[in-house]
Amino acid sequence: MNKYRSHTCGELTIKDKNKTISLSGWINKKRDHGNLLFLDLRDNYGITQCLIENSHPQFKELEKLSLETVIKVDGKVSERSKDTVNKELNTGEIEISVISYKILGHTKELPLPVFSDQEYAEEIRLKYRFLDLRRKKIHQNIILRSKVISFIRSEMEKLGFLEFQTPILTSSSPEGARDFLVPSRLNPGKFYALPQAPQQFKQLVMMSGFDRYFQIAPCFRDEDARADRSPGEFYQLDIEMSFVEQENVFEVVETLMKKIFKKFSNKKIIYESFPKITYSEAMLKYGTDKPDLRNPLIINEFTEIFKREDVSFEIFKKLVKSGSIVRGIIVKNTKDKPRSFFDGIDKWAKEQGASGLAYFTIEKDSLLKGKGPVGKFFSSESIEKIMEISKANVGDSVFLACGKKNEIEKILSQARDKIGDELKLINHNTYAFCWIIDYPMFEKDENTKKINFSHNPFSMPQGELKNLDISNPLEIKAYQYDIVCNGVELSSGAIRNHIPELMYKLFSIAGYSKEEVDKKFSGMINALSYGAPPHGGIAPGIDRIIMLLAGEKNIREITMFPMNQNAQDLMMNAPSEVSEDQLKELNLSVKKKK
RNA sequence: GGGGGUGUAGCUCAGUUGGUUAGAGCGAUCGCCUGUCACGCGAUAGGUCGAGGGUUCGAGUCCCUUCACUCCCGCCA
Repeated sequence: MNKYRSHTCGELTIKDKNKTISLSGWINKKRDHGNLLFLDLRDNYGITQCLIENSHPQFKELEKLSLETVIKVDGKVSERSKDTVNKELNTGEIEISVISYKILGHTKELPLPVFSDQEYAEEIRLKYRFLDLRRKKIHQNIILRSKVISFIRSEMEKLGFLEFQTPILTSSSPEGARDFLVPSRLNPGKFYALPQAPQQFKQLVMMSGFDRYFQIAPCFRDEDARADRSPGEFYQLDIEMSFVEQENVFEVVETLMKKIFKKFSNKKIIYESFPKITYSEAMLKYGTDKPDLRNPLIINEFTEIFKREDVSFEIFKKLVKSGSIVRGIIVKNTKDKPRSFFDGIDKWAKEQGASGLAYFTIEKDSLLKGKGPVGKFFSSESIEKIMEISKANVGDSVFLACGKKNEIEKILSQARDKIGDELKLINHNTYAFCWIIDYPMFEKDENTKKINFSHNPFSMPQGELKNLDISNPLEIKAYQYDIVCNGVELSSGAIRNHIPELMYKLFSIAGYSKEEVDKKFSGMINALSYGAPPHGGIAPGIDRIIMLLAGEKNIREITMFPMNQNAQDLMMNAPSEVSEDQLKELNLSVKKKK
C-alpha cells in the first residue's frame, strides 16, 4: 500500500497465508512467554496477533516496548493451528511471524490504560481524550455517529432537500437561551451572537424560494449541562419546507427516523405509524410532554372521587376543596408485591420533594375494598368508580397524588418511570416514537404572571385566523409539535407564522411592541412582508438520535471532544484568558470576579 | 443559584467503632517462563489519604471551610 503498511490490522485472513506483509499500529497488548512473545497490533480496523521468538535479533527490544507504542511490523502471514484460533477476531485464524519491526511513535507512561473495559474518572478521560477515543466502545460510537450523519445526508438528498450553511456569527435574539457573544473588532462595543439554532435563517431560506432545506447545524446555547445535554454546543438536523402542512413534515421525519433506526439498530420500532398525542392528553396520561410509551402505566384523573360522601380520606378531601386535584397511577396485578415495594415508592416520592404517594390495593371478598394504609377510607362504591375510570381490576394497586396540577404532573410522571423501572415493565429492546401535537401558543409564568410564548414565537396559531380570539391567549393552540422517542425529546418543530400582521399581534400579547419586533427580528419580519410562502419545519437533535442508537445515557459517550459539566475543555484548556493586546484590540476590559 | 454523590499509589478500588508501619488488582521496573489471546510465576519501586483548619493522647475515618469531578432541580423559546 505504502511505506507504512500493505494491509490494515483488520483484514488479513487465511487467504493471505504465506504472504509477506507490513502492518502499522499501536501495541494493544503483549503476552510475553520469555522465549516467545505475542503482540496484538491494533489500528482503526482491527487487531492482528504478531509473533516473535527469542532466536530473533530484535526479540529483546520488542519485548521491552510499552503498550500503545506505534510500530511498523514486516512479517509473514502464518496459519494458526486449530487449537490456537481466536474466534473473537476477524484475523483470528492467522498470525504474523515478525521479520522486522520499527518504532514510529514512542509513548510515555499511560495516564489511563487503553486496553481495558474499566470505567474511568471523567476528568482523566477528557484531559487525555485522544487515548480515551482509542478504546473500543467509544471509538465505535464515534464511527457510528459519522455513519449516521452521512446516511442522513444521503437520505435527505433523496427526499429532495438541499443542504445549506447558515452564518455562525449572527445577532443576539431576545427569546430563548443565553447567547454566546463574540465581540466585533470592526464595530467597537458591538457583539455577534452564535446561533442558538438557525431558526430565522432557515425561514429566510424558504422566503428565498429554495423550497426544501436541511443542515447538520451546530447550535450554541449558554445553558447548564445535563447528562443528555452538552454545555455550549450541539447539533440539529435542521429541516424546513415550503408550502406544507403539519402532516407533510411528519411524513418526512417519520420516513427518515424509521430508516435510520432500522439501519443502525436491531431494536424493534413498536409503532410503525408514530402515535399522535395532544399536548393536553400527554400531560394528563403521562404527566409530561415527553412520555416513554414503552412504559404501559397510565395516569388517571380522580379528583371527583374525593368529592364523594362515602370517601373519608380527609387530607385529600380538604385539599380538593381548596382547589387541589387528585390523579393516580394504576399498577396492574400487584396484590403479591410485598409491603416494602409500596413503602419504597412512597419513600422515594418524598425524597423527590413530593408529599408522598397514597396507595392501596383493590381486593374483593364479598365486597370491593382497599388494602393498605389508606384503603379503609374508600367505600366499595367509590372503589368501583375508580375501577370504572381507570379500567383497573381486582388485584391492581392505585398510587394517588394530590396537589396543584403542575406538581402532581411532575411527581406522577417521575413515579411512572420509577414504578415502570422497578417492576421491569419497560422493554429496552424497543423504540417507541410518538408525536406530541397541539401545543398551546402561550403560557403564563406563575411567578411573574406574565404571558410568554410557550415554545417558538414564530409558530402559526391554529384555527380561522380572522376569528382568532386574542382576548383569551392561553386557549390558543399552535401548529407546534415535538417528536419523542423512549421518553427523549428529539426535536420540536412548527408550521411557521408567515403573516407579518399576525406576528405583530401575537408578539404584542407577549408584551413586545411593533418597534421591538421590527428591531429584534428585522431580517425576518422584513422578509415576511415581501411574499412569504407558508412553511414549516423541525430540527431533530443529532446527538440524542445517536445516543438512542448507541444505547448511551451520557452525551459525552457519543461526542468526540466534549466539554465537562462546567463547559471547560480539559484537553485544550478552553475557555482561557487572553492577552491584554487582544482585549485592547476588541475594546474590551475584564472585571475580575472577586 | 440550590440539592445529592464521589475524591486513598499512574489506573480501578478496599480500608470495620477514631488506635501498631494505609492494603489489593491492573500498570511500571527487574527476573523466570515456547502457544498465549484478561498468559502464568516471583520480586521491587510507587501515597501531601483532594486542600486548609478544628476536635482528640491519637484522624484516611468525626466536625467546619474550600476545591475538583459528576448526577439532579432551576435554566435550556
